[in-house]
Amino acid sequence: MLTTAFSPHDHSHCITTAINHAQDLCADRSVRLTPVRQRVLELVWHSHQPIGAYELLASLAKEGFNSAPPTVYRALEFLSEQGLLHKLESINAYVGCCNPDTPHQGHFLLCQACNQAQELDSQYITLALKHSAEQHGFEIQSHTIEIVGTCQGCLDKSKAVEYKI
Amino acid sequence: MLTTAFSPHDHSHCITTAINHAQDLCADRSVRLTPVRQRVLELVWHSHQPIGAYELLASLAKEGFNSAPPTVYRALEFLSEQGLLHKLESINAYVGCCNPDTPHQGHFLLCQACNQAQELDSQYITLALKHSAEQHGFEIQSHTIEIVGTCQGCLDKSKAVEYKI
DNA sequence: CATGTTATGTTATGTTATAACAATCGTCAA
DNA sequence: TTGACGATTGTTATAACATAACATAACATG
Repeated sequence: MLTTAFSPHDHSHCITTAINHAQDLCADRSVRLTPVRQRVLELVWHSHQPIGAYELLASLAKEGFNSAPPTVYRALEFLSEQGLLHKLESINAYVGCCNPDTPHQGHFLLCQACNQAQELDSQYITLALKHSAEQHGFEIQSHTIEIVGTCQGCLDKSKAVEYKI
Repeated sequence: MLTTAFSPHDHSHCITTAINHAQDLCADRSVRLTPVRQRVLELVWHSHQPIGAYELLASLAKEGFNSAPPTVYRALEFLSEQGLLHKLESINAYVGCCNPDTPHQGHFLLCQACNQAQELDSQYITLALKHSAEQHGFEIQSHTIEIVGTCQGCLDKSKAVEYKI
């Protein structure tokens, strides 16, 4: 079994790492990780679940940031362009990306029980997509791969309940 | 090369077939393909591109149907439950399903040039998803697989233009 | 320090989708 | 054949998600 977002872990460490990483990466690329942008990234990482734009906006408002929609959408756009987060199209929510150095679009496992998301970057899936596209003479530019279901931890919990009955 | 939505074809034939099929299928299942529901399905099929709920609503309004959003969303929900259409999450639009008999969620190729969609049901992709999910002890319930790019026909056209320069 | 560029503020609106409750239609048994 | 029930549709309102357009401010750099 691999380590995933679904497994228990020290999430504050994830956040710190992600933010430091983002700072370095933005410095390298000479783009500005401004206060709003950094704060949005922190909030996205701080949430254990994919988070929506308006929820982010509410948090920003509480903290004294400007709270009109364009503020958060601009930050999300910037972070997305820099590969620092991904949008989950099927639920209109955003998650931090663990591997922003190499541009990519991930494949996601979404648990409907705990509402957490795990990013994958499966070569099997990538190859299968390529293969299917080639069969149709189709040239791939981007993709949305979101798998909804139940994660290991939630399956274990529901089994535990079952046995106690 | 396979035959696809992208290839030229007699689309009115597609529509007729799809509607007849839907009528039979609803009769078999003892569910009601009411006038609005059938009209929405026809409109979805009539469009050569995935179509949005509010565009459907505008067409219904012109034809004297009730034109409040719940009308079209209810019809879409019904048709979706019966497997007669699919929603494309990444563009909030709907397409008819060619194979509504066996419940499934398709894999889609979306051409950004001609805005057409082609449904696939690739065993490669299905197996790759299963494999990745298993690696994480994840139980799949549903998925969203949408591949954006350029279809064969549009690639050919752009190449033709290139050569003429 | 002026000037262009990038980022943010602000107002308004567009787009997609659902909640909640009332009215109507279809069906089928008494 | 009617009345009772569930399914469907009508209606009003609003929630949830996202962008247009233009004004202002911050910044970097020649």
